[in-house]
Amino acid sequence: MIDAKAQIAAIEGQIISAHSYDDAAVATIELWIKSCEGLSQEPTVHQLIISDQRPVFFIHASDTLQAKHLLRRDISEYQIKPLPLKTFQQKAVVAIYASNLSFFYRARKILQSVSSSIEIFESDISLHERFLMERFCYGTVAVQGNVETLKYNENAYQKVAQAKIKAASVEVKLSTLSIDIECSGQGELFSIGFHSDHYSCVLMIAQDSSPELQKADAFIQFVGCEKELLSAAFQIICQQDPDVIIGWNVINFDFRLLFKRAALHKVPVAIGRDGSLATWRDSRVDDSDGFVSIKGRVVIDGIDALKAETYQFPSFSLQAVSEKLLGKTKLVDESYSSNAYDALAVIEHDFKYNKVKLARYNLQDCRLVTEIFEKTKVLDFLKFRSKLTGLPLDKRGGSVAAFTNLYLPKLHRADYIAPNLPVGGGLASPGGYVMESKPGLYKNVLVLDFKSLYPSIIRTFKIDPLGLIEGLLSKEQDENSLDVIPGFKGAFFSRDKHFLPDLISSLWAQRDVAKREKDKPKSNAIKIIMNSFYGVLGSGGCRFYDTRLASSITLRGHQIMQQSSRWIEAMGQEVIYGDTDSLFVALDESLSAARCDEIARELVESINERWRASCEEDYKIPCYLELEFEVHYTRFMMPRIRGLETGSKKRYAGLIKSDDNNTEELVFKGLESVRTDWTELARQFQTQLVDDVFHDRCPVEYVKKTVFDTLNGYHDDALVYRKRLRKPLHEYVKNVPPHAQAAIKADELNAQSGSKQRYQSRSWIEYVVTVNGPEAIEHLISPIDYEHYVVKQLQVIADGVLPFIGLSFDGLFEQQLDLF
DNA sequence: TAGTTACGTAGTTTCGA
DNA sequence: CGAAACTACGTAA
Repeated sequence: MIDAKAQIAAIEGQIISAHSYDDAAVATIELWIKSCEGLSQEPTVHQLIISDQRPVFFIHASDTLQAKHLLRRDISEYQIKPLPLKTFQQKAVVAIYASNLSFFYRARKILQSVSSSIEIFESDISLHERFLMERFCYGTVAVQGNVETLKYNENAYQKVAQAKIKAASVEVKLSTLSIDIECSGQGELFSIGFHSDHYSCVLMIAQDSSPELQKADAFIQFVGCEKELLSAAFQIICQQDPDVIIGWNVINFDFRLLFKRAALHKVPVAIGRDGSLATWRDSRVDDSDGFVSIKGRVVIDGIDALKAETYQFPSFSLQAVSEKLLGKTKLVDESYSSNAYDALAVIEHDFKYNKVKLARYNLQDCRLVTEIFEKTKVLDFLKFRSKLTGLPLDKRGGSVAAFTNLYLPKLHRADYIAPNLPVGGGLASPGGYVMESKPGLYKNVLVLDFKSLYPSIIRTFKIDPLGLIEGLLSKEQDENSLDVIPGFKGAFFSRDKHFLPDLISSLWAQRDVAKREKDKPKSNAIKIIMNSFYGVLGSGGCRFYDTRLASSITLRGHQIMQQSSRWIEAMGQEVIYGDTDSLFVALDESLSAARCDEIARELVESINERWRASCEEDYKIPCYLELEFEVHYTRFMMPRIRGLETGSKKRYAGLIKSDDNNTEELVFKGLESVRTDWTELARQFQTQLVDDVFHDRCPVEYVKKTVFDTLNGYHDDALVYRKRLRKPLHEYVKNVPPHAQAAIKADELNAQSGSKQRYQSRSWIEYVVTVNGPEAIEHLISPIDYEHYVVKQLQVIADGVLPFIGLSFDGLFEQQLDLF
């Protein structure tokens, strides 16, 4: 390490990693940020040290004596300080400041022990989280302090020893490095691939120097053994010096394995920006889950990242996702099958006999991850998320944490501390309102939906944790108080003391700007955060959960849906269905598309005006509810519940025509066509059948042909069921559903043949129903049970549709009763 | 390293005869 | 043996 002269810096940057620890018995926060100092300058990495911190939690003031007694052994390590703060129950609290983290944890443990009756508050918030949120620092910060330039492995970074931090908003470009490991079935490493927009490399183990290896591609580097492979890999990470390490399942597969093999060979995982060791921690709840911590870097899994942005794919395999997003296949070579177990065999074979091919495959996977990140701009999404909420870039889930980050500092400034988690998860709350549907075939169905209904309810009716406490207080003091807006389940909300409504207003405005600027990652981030507020308030895992909050949102939603529906009916239109925030209106079949649009706009305008008037009249509040015209289905099918006359819910199909009438879109919701656990046969059959009906084509010949072709074995490839085993296989004890039966049989065969058991803990299974029951496709030995497919996949689908045009499945085959 | 409830369908197991 | 209860999964919003 080389010291350079110190200078005063004033910099702004994005937080890459944050750490809290005791350094020589002093609680210390270490932040690593990436900054851009002016337009012309290169991005720089800064290590910020913030020392002399005092971790804190709260107890009731009335517990002070007992707390002092319990902590008497090292009472000098604590400062117990009365504060003008209170709980939601209006009880005064005192803060307990610990001299360092070790004493903080000790006090927490002692006061929570069985011999203590003391309730402690906010003790779950980490030192750096509290430090940042109390300063309203979200994702990016401004720093002042003495800078010295240090170097590790030729890479310079700036250390700020006594950093002063404040809030800032800045955009910083982050560098990424994609990595991917290939290994044997036993987890012995074969090769490690690296890829960024300016670097490609595959490290591969090779004991010999066969001629084949001499003519290998330049990007391949051979190493002698696994230990060398690990050292070389860590060196590449340090040399490339990325801010962000990306990959596919990179944490729970690649890094988990890296740490394991590095421990085995005693190779230090020295990939921190200052040469420090990266650390691995297993999740406390799920042992297949873990966390990587690297000073100055962050590891982001592509799957987690896309899920955070609510991307959805039938399968999150790298192959499936790249095909969908990039339109190309994962495989350099067709011999790498989509089947993970076959792929393993090929990889093991190629490691022995075709290392160059394996290296290309390895690198291709790295490249695909880089390209997925570029295409989706998912890192931009994560950066915006962190700027809006303070969530770390690599945080999985995090709705509750985001809410806490935003809410807690405001609450403290209103002299309240946060409540603890509700015991037992609190009382249940109802969800969205789902209307009875009117089954049938329709022409001209409008879908009107409330734009961000729950956020707009929070905003309009001032739903807010503090608002509830203050509202109830007002009501207690004056039964006729005008300072409150009624909610549900006994709730009253303060008109002016609240945070959420303003938070939503601000986000709403920002989102409108982002939308105008066509900034998709940003508008997406805002939308997801706004929508998460309700989810959080409705979750027993959130300290602010209260059934009166959640119910005041959802039950207001019920009222809005029902009243809007009555208003539409009063205007002479027929509401045939509605779910949570949408209303389906069936118009006269003979109307033109233009006329339907016109009616839609009239309805929307009228309903919006009525809600505006109603809010003003009943509560004297501005109304932010907004009904929108979503879509016009020129054809629409609302099915019946199987075997009943009752209309179904959450299942329908519709046909949308483009404005110029040239293109059509067939939409299925909830029906078998969009369910991954139905066979391709059934899904295609339903799609085609509905398409025929929507276009007034007679489906009789199609139905007959499909049935006969199925019986004749022409559709065998489409008869596979694909389903998840959501539990470990041995936990299917209460009953054993078909997919579990197939899995049990398959793993029995695997055990007999000495092959690896594939289905023991949570996996996918593909199976076919045979005359001897379900069989996994790789162990298919019995003849296919065609009758099963005709009755359970084709007939039920047909009988969901045909009755609407006066037909039935049995009716079509009356002359052919000898079918089977 | 905690977002929710509502719903439909298939299949298995249990229960009462 | 048939109905009812229960399990399991995937989906809408």
